[in-house]
Amino acid sequence: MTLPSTYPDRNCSLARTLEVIGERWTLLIVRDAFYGVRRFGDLATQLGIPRAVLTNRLKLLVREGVLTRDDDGAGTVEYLLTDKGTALWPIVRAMMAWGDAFYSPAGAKRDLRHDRDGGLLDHDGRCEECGAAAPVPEIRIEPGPGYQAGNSPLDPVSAMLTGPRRLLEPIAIPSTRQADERDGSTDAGR
Amino acid sequence: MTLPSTYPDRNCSLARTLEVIGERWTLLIVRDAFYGVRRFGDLATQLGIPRAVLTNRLKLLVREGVLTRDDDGAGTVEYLLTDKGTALWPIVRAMMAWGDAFYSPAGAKRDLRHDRDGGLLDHDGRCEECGAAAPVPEIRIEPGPGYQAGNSPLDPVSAMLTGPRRLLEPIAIPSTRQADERDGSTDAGR
DNA sequence: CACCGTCAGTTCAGTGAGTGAACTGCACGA
DNA sequence: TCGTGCAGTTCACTCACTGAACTGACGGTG
Repeated sequence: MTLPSTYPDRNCSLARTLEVIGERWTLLIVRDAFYGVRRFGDLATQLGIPRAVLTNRLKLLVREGVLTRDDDGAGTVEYLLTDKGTALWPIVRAMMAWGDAFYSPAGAKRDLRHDRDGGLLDHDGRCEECGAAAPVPEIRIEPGPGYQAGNSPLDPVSAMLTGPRRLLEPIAIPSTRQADERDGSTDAGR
Repeated sequence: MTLPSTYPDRNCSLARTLEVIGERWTLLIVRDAFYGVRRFGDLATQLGIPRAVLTNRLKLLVREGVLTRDDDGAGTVEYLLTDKGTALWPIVRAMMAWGDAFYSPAGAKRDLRHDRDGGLLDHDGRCEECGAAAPVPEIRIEPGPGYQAGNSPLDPVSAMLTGPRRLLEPIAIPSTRQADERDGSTDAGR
């Protein structure tokens, strides 16, 4: 673990948090986990991350209890966010909001909405319609005004991730094995 | 910049944010800036970070508009958070909250309070007393129930940072030059 | 049963950044 | 002129990331 192995500061929870999610790629892996990406290969191609690094990061995240590793015995493995991992959402949201505010003049690249009533979420994660703090499984993410359509043809996984969809919902690619069984089962997430 | 130079994802503000604050040490530098640490040497000793790395990180943060570099001509330089840098506070707060929740069983290592009325801040940064979202300069930070007193004698800067104090307030060490003039001047921060 | 594709994960040489300690240069003050 | 405190640089060393190729297990197919 190159970066965050040990931040010596014992009395700073920020440093402790960085030891878990502070390395390069780690937070992007977590983001993709929120987006519903669960498989090793999908993460590798999606992020463009060296597979060796991905292996290390996933091991760390599983060891820290951020992800669980489900091996179905048929050679396919699924990495799922635990409650502890889901609790990282405020961090991810805050970082997306900051990037939107200062590096996306046309507006947010992704809008977050309360799936129940379609209300936009403010910076605290509260629904503008019902006023409640939307729990993660009820959040829908979709392209916002600052989204820039790419001209290159998206691979199936990226295409899935681009359209409006709920967080934690597994991506279902028709042509692969995973579309078969686990579809309606994992609905509202953990 | 080893880590965050380029995350290729053009449509993710999270990736863009990580390019700025995703490298090792960077977020700890920002944290110390919130704590009032402003000088190169203080940051170096406080964080235990190699000076060469600190130089690079500060350059990046200044270039990105997170910090400003004030050279008083007398050889002393002050790095101050800009508005853009202050806007990172929700990220820092969220990460401290997550670390407190999962790695500090005795409770938060640092409590955040609204300096006006002493109300504790909840996870959204709202004051329990007045209900308002406390702006950064009005936040007081102090040791919380999970704080572990060290047995080693604290250096002056660490001692300053441990006690209750308002964010952005400059640290004033009596024995050094900085205590002279800029004391009452930079009160409520930027 | 050999063949093929998919999948997770490993191995390996090359490289680039972090690490730690020592050093430079500047501005005071005595 | 000497000593001190400061910001920042230099340098050799090490280690983790990078990228590509490889391994091994599983399942389907003819």
